[in-house]
Amino acid sequence: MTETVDMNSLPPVIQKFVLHWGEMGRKWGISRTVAQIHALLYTSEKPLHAEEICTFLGVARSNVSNSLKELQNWGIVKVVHLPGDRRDHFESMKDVYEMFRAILAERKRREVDPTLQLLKECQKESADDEDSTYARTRIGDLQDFFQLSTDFYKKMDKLPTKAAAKALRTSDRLLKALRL
Amino acid sequence: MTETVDMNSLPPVIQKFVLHWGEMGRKWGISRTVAQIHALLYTSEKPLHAEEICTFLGVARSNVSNSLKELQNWGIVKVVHLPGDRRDHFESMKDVYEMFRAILAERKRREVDPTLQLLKECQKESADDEDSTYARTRIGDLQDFFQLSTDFYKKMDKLPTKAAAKALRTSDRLLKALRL
DNA sequence: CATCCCTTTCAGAAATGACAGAAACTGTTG
DNA sequence: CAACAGTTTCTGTCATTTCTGAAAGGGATG
Repeated sequence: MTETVDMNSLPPVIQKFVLHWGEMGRKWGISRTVAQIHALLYTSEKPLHAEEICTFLGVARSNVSNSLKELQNWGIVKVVHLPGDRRDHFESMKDVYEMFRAILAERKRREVDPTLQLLKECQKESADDEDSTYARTRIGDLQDFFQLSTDFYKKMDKLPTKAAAKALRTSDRLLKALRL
Repeated sequence: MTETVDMNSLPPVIQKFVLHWGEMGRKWGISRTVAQIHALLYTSEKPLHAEEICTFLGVARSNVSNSLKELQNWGIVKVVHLPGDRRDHFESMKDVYEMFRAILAERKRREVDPTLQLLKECQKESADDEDSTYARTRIGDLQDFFQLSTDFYKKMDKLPTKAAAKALRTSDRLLKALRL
């Protein structure tokens, strides 16, 4: 590491937030650097290039490159080109609802969908095994739950963000619907 | 490991499910063993004692002990005592909705609450730092989102499971509420 | 109150995942 | 097409987490 600048060149709030977000991400199975870069971009008014991110966070160039790619896979970071600068600049999505929606979508794709498929397989393959009648029931319940969540997610996904956000804000309406 | 029995003594469905659940847990920041034990107990008709779990999964006794404690912290596994047997037996919650609700509650407590607190701190501490005006706005948005989620969660939590489950099942009603 | 059975704690070992640095690659510009 | 700026891939190293095995702890029973 031959860094010239480090995180201390950032305002204290951002430092604090970036650090926490890193640890947070970790607990949800996201690498620290990925989460930190996201936090940095999210709180940055202008897009940053990879080198800047390196010096701010004090991590290797390659690490930044891979993490940025991951964030792009999540769909919450985009490449931007600034006039007169050949370097890629990166910018985070800023709308919190859109952001969480994107994350949800990707987690669903990566984790829920494969699980649902596996549960279905389990059901099929054990169909005539009498030793696993109980287990099959339990797995069926789980499958129903995941299927329901998926269906619900799909419908939700079609809702415009603004509407969903508003609904969440005035969640009493939603709860009225839930009461019956 | 001087195990006498192993996972092969379980029906294939359960093996498959336990293995997948383990990997799944992992991606969500839960240790493989913890998730596997949960899967095992969830699909088991009768409560199991620690030794049984050891042999089924082929892991160390202490690992099982710690993992069981963790599952109890999550509130999804309970100790049961069988007449004529001094050993603790363990049983998973079986209702899928209740289970996910419990997990949600614990994740909120462990991760959302501390984050919300940190975001508030960030806001306070940077109140008169002009360099971080933009960041403060972003962090404010995030705080609003987390606060909303928390409020919504609290209300939801009061709903009886059955009602929530039914509402989810007939989610069209819910979506109607969301449309406005 | 000594024994037995079971559980938990703890310190070190093993596995895993994250990361650095170098090398390879890509595309742009004079 | 050579030089260059920037990005990505790859391999080995390091940090962290998970797990093991041994030892200590707890509490019921004769």
